[in-house]
Amino acid sequence: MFPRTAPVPLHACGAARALAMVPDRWTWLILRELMYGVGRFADIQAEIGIPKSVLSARLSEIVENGLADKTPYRDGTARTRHGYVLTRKGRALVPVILALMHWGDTHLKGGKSALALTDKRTGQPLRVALTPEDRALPLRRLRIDPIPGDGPD
Amino acid sequence: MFPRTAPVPLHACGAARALAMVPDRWTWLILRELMYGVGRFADIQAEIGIPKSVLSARLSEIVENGLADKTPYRDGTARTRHGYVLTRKGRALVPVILALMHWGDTHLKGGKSALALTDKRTGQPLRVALTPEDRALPLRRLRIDPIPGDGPD
DNA sequence: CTGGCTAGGTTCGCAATACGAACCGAAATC
DNA sequence: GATTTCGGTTCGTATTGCGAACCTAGCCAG
Repeated sequence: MFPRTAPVPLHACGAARALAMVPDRWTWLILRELMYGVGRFADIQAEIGIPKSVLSARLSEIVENGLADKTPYRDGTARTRHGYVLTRKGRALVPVILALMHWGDTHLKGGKSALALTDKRTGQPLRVALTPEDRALPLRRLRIDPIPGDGPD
Repeated sequence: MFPRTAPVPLHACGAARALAMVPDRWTWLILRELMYGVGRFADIQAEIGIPKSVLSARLSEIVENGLADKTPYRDGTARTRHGYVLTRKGRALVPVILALMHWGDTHLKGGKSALALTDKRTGQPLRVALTPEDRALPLRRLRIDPIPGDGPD
């Protein structure tokens, strides 16, 4: 009736290893912010409501794991500051976040999405989904636009 | 340089809400087991090494959240037992797990996948990826086979 | 019917982690 | 040179995780 073991043991499972890099809710939420380009400590903290001490720890892990880089920048005339920017490895997690978002939109929000994903080149609507390998599009084709209709459910 | 806020606030974000259902590593790993049909308490515990007390709590949450059902079964002549089986809502998370697995395989295992995903109907190789909406395939088309080559990296 | 075995938990004491408020330091600004 | 702001660190308390021990229902053997 029930198989007793999985076909892939944990130590050989990419998902299990991935979870070592993104072990908790906060890390996912931070990556969500970085995906949108929100990369300043105080801004991330304000958006997701994480304690500073935890944000500090999580950002260090994220950088250590090579998902983001801490980069200096200067906005206008202000002094040099630091912000966090996704690496290629980190950007490659964006489809996972989008897949999770799609699931949440479909099953927890009555199908209402807050983002429109379209092909930069053709304008076609896109989605992260099961598809033939040769139909997979690279991330650089992805254009993300918010959908104004901001209903609560 | 850095946008100060995300285009979608947390309370309207499907991903953020999804993370309320799958808040931690253990829950993801349990869902991985359920995806493979491993649905017995002791088997899940043995596979992922979770403390019983935590497994018990997580399974209750998973059932409360409608991701799995606790169903009685009888194997051979033994007495009635219980196992956990994904609901439709829970099965809909499978692509998210597969996307995560693909990321882990690509970025943490040198590109070596442990599973082959193919189209049940056509035999084509499949993947969870960014794709035009009209190329998305339903889960029932998915066939999962382990790839024997079980190298450690 | 009685004693033992097993699956699937619950309970408990200890350890680790999260929390939020207070503090800190460097750079610019007043 | 005092003040503000950003990006943290430190601290005491509260929550959660951990693993070992214990519990219970149902079946089976004697």
